[in-house]
Amino acid sequence: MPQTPSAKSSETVTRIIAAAKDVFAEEGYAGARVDEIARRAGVNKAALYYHIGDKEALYAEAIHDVIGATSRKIAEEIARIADPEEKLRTYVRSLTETISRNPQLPRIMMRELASGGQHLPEVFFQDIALVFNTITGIIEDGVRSGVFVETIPLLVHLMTMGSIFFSKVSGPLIATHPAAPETLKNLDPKLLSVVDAEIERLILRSIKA
Amino acid sequence: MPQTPSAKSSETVTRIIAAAKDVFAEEGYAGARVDEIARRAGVNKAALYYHIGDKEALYAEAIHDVIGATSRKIAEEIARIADPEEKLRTYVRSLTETISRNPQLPRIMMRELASGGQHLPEVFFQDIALVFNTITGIIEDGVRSGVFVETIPLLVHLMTMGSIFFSKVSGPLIATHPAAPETLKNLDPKLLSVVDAEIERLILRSIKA
DNA sequence: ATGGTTTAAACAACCGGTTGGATAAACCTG
DNA sequence: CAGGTTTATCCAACCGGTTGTTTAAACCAT
Repeated sequence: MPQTPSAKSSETVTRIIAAAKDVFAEEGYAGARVDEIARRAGVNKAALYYHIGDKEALYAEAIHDVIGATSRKIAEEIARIADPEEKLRTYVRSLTETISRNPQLPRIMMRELASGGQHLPEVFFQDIALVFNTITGIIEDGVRSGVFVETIPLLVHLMTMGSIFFSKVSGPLIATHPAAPETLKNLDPKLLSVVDAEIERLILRSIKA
Repeated sequence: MPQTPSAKSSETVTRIIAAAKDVFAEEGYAGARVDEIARRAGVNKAALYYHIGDKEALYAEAIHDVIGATSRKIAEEIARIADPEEKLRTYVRSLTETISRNPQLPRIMMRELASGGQHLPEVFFQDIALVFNTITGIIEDGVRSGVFVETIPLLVHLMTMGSIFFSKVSGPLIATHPAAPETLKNLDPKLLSVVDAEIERLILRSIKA
């Protein structure tokens, strides 16, 4: 069955970006090989350059795809709720759920934070600012209505992101890395499934009046 | 005045490792260039290979230098304290202080976490396990004596590390990155100076009974 | 056949690692 | 101590493989 050129091409683009997300998450910007991305996408390298452009453009596409929708979705889910405490719960849950569906997100973002954002496209900061403004609003609301203690909103955001990212990324490392000692390996595997709920609880406890 | 060969060489080695720490923190393992490290250390690349070995050995040295003493120092400082709450405070403060003196630590570690520990030498896991066992002991003590709520020690550790690392690494990024929007740039600069204390407060609040 | 798409092949820059000395201090040995 | 020899350190130049990017030709549906 023949495909229309545009449909075929857009499906190719999708495959390329999906492969790019994986490889960039695994290897980082410098470590990622354009050949490998093309190979995983099942396209010739020149086709990749034809559709997307150079490595930097490819990276921008991957980042936008990973982070773009996420922040809007979080802001949108929170807007439907009134109670500050429930808003904060939703914010944390929204983050954990999004990351579970996009496991490349923490890996790419942590590397970018570490590198000082060397390769970050501008749109990234708009996405981040949206989420940051959302959490700031939640906390300011909660402080006004007396359910949250006074604190630094940015720090709560960083603490939440840090907790989630670290837990998402450390679990696999501890479990799979050959050099990890037994003390770290013999952790109850069931822990990982309740970690998200526990993060939510701890974050809330930390700022609840 | 002539130097003894060993003194001269060890000073060169020190300079090489110092340069390696900086470059690896800035660029990551794959992004770091051995030529650049040699250039910053003021030595020829062949001298670097003569003293240290290949890129991997150089990375192992840098990581060991950054993380090695740290974990022992933390465990040691905590051992001198009896009260669980004060122990936890010391643990957090010890971490923030160490990182302030070793700004390469969070950047290198975050990248390693993101990459699944691809280049980590075995000694790294021993260091981490030491710190992890320490914090686990603190929390179990606190739970037994009723000052802390029941929780997942590993998660508290990850939350603490995540908060500190993210705050240390995000501040500079937001302040300096040209693409960062004004909403993020116009943060009260005084915030950054009190962030460490606020992290300590929030972490403690999150698990205090 | 025209234009969007794919490809194999080539290219040029880059980069980790090596080679074969050079330099000078340290160490012999008479 | 003098002169040769070893040893530690450092270097300029080079090598070979890798990698991002381009080229030009082929493909293929309309």
